[in-house]
Amino acid sequence: MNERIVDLLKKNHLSITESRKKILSHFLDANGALAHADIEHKSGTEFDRVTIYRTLQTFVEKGMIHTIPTTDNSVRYALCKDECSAGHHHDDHVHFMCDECGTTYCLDHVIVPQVALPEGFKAIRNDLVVSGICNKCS
Amino acid sequence: MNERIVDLLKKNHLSITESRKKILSHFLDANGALAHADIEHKSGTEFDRVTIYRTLQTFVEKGMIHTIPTTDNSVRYALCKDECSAGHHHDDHVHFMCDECGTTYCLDHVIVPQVALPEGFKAIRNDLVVSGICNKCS
DNA sequence: ACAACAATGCAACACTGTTGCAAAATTTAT
DNA sequence: ATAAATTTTGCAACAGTGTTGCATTGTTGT
Repeated sequence: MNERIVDLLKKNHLSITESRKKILSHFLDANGALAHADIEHKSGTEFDRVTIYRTLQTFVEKGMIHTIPTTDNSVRYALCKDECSAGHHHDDHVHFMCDECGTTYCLDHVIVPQVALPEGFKAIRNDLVVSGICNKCS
Repeated sequence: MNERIVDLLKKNHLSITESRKKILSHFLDANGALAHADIEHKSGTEFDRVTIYRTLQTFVEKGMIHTIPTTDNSVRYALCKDECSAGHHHDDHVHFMCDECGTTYCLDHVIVPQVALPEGFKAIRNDLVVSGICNKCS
């Protein structure tokens, strides 16, 4: 497990530090997406708030995680699957937010259908956020 | 114009106040979605920040405006078209964010195709956020 | 015009996110 | 293995965002 984490960091030319290993492991453990606050709670006082912010920023820049659009004002992050991190990043994402438990799932294998836009609009990225009841709450 | 605003407020059983009329007119004037900060800048020091927050909250509760999910952490609001405010609110929204000018458009007439979800997931609401270049920037 | 009610402004607060800089840890080269 | 170079971290300070309680003001219905 620790192997995989170190490999991921090395692959992205990042120094191997305690905070990065721990934060990355939180993402691997979580079945859903995480907000900054979630990581802060999971980590306790182990790391500074700023470190978490900077680590998340770094991970996003390296394409290891991505942000998820939400209807409320919370910013959530989810691990990118291999297709993302391999540079061959696809620009379509489907996410599912459970109204009951609040968990956010990253549905990588669901395909976003292209929609017809008005004249002059050029689509580059499609983010579909589906809300409802997840498989654990139904 | 003022007629229409007063009617809208009356229809939703809200008191007719200066702040509500002004904020509502900002939405009618704007071709795109507005963030709280936009309204604050447009209004200057005319109203208190808190009043704007509470007014937006009220409008959302009454179904006059709706929030738009964004990839960054900004919360934006857009006017609901007649279908929304008439109570017969449809739960699918398509929004377009221009990477160039940042304007957010509410594309009410674009239909969101239903996607196939994994077993046990029940979709209630679909929010599609398309990013790219808008008709003014292309 | 008046009473009942609703909305506003103010102050205070908690949370979120960013920046600069010195100290500590990691990596690279010797 | 050790030292230099680089990167990352923690701290402090700050700006922005959003919420709540309460007294004051404005709006509504009679």
